[in-house]
Amino acid sequence: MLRHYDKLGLVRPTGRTSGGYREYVDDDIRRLFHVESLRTLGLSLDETRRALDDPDCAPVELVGNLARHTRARIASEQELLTRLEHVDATAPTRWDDVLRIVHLLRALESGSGSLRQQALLSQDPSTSLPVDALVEAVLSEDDPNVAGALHWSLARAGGRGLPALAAAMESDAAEVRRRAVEATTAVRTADATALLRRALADDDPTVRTRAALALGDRGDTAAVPTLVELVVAGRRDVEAAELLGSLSETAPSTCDIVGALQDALAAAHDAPTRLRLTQALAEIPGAAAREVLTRLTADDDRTVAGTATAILGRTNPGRRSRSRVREDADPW
Amino acid sequence: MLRHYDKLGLVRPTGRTSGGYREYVDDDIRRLFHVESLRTLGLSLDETRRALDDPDCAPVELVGNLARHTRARIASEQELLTRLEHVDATAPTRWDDVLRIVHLLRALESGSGSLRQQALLSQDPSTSLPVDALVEAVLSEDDPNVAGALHWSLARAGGRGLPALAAAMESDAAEVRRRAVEATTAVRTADATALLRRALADDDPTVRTRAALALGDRGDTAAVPTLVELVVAGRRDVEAAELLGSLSETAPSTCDIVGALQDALAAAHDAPTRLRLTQALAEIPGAAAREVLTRLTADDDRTVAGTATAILGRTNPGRRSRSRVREDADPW
DNA sequence: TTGCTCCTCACGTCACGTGAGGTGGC
DNA sequence: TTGCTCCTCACGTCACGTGAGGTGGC
Repeated sequence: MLRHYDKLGLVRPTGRTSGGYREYVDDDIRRLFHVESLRTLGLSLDETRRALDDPDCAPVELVGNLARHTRARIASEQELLTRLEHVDATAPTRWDDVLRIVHLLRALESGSGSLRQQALLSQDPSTSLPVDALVEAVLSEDDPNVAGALHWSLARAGGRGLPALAAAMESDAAEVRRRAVEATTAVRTADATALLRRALADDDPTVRTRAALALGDRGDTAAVPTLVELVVAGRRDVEAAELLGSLSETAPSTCDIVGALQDALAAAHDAPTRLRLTQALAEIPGAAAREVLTRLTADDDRTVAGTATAILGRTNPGRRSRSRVREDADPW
Repeated sequence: MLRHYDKLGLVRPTGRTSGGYREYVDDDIRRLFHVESLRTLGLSLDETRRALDDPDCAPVELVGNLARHTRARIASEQELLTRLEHVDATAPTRWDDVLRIVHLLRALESGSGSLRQQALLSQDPSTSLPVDALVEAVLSEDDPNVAGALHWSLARAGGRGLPALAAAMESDAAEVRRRAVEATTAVRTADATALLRRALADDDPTVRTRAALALGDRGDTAAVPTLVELVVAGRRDVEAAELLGSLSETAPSTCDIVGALQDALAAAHDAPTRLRLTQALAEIPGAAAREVLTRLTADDDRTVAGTATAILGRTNPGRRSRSRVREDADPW
């Protein structure tokens, strides 16, 4: 290094011994330390020489430029690290696997929705997927088709994406939590169900709605209070009522759905809400629901009373309503 | 690049045209893309060639190593960026200034306390200081002498360190807040006083104590409730009482200190606390304090009554007590 | 005499970029 | 004929590191 600096003329020893050895005096050492100091700021040898020798060379812009370049380098190194960690997470055994993963990651970063989607759908089912990258992608995916492909891929990966989805469920941004809960509904594991249950307590009504509908679909009675809330609020109430109906078929003893609807009826004072709750009772099989409906035929609200009467007059109301819901195109 | 890869044997075109042009067939292009993919992971050309050509070359350890090195590079680039920002913040006009700042920054990072201290004390008073670096240093400085030198330097920089100190006052770590409040006491500006006032509401008693004593010293009556609290708690109570005394001398009308002590006496039920409050009253000049003391001569607690009697018998109790406190070595 | 440090000269590293001088196809 | 792209060969970049072969002082 000393020889190099000497050759460049950056730090020259003032003298030489009789044997030809370089002899550095105090001023040379000082200059050497100055060079080392500036080098810790990332200056090149040439910039260092100009800084020390050229009185016109001002530090402000050079230091500013160095900072800008360093920030840019950090950003790209950070991207590189994320890529490496995503690849590493799939524990590839051959470079072929690495190439497939890199191709997928690059496609996911691309601006073209069809490219993103195509890369996802063309994945070999036997290769393991970079689930954290998929979760990251699904949390910022605007294109519903690509989001669908991501859900499918995450479902294929089983529960391996759930830790990242659970973390996303703690996000401050409601949109992120919504996308997380939607992705979670695609995963059919007990852990996914547990995560959906936690989402029932979310502040955002959309998050709660999606969690409740997904849990209801899994026959999970933990969804019942939120499903009743949906009927009350008139949000996705037909589907919610339908799910309450099948829940009381599959788990009749564990939870009193008729009781919950009755409580909601007692608490509701506006006519449309009471009508929705009455219609929901039509979905519930068994004597308990019919009993409540019978009482409702004498309700003060004539629409409610009339609806209750009509429901009781039908032979098999549940099956009819359910098939109607199933015919809806894209219920989301 | 194509010529380079050709020469290295990394990507060779299958054929040549009659004119000698390189002719890449589909497989060559594919290989080129594979090379590009692996290069986005940070592999060197040589590693890329081995990965694509050597079936024994396993990806796991290479990818792991790349990730480790990338993390190390990010860390050192981050350090570099911090240094650059500290230098940039001082807006140096000449490289001499830059060298001085870098010398100071390197000394502050050194493990030797005396080196840190010496670098601080030898700073030319005319050069501007990297205040954020000083604040960063003071928040993690264990050596009280170095901390003192840092306080002195921050005081010299006026209020420029206050934004960083204010941020540190929001830290979760009580020790950081303590160091921040201590550094703030060295700064004699209105902004520093405002920051100390906010520290009066801190959860940590030490933070409150230091803020209150510093504010009292500045004649700020906002400190009164906390100073009374200190007397009640028996923590730094002699100094607190002394400051209450001088506050009632300098700002007698703005705040009723005697009233505050009286309220504390009414609320306190244990003997030592009532005694400390009685002694504090000795520091307060004027008829109001003497009146309360006169009433206390008939107190149920005989020690309190005796002390009140003794205080009233003295000619100039305030001055005596104050000079005693001033004789303490290192009141902190 | 034996290690030891220093010397010079020259080449290697890494992934290209950049001329100089020349050529093939429109 | 005129641009244009491509070709090869060779050198430069950046901050040193690494031998090879030699030498001075203990």
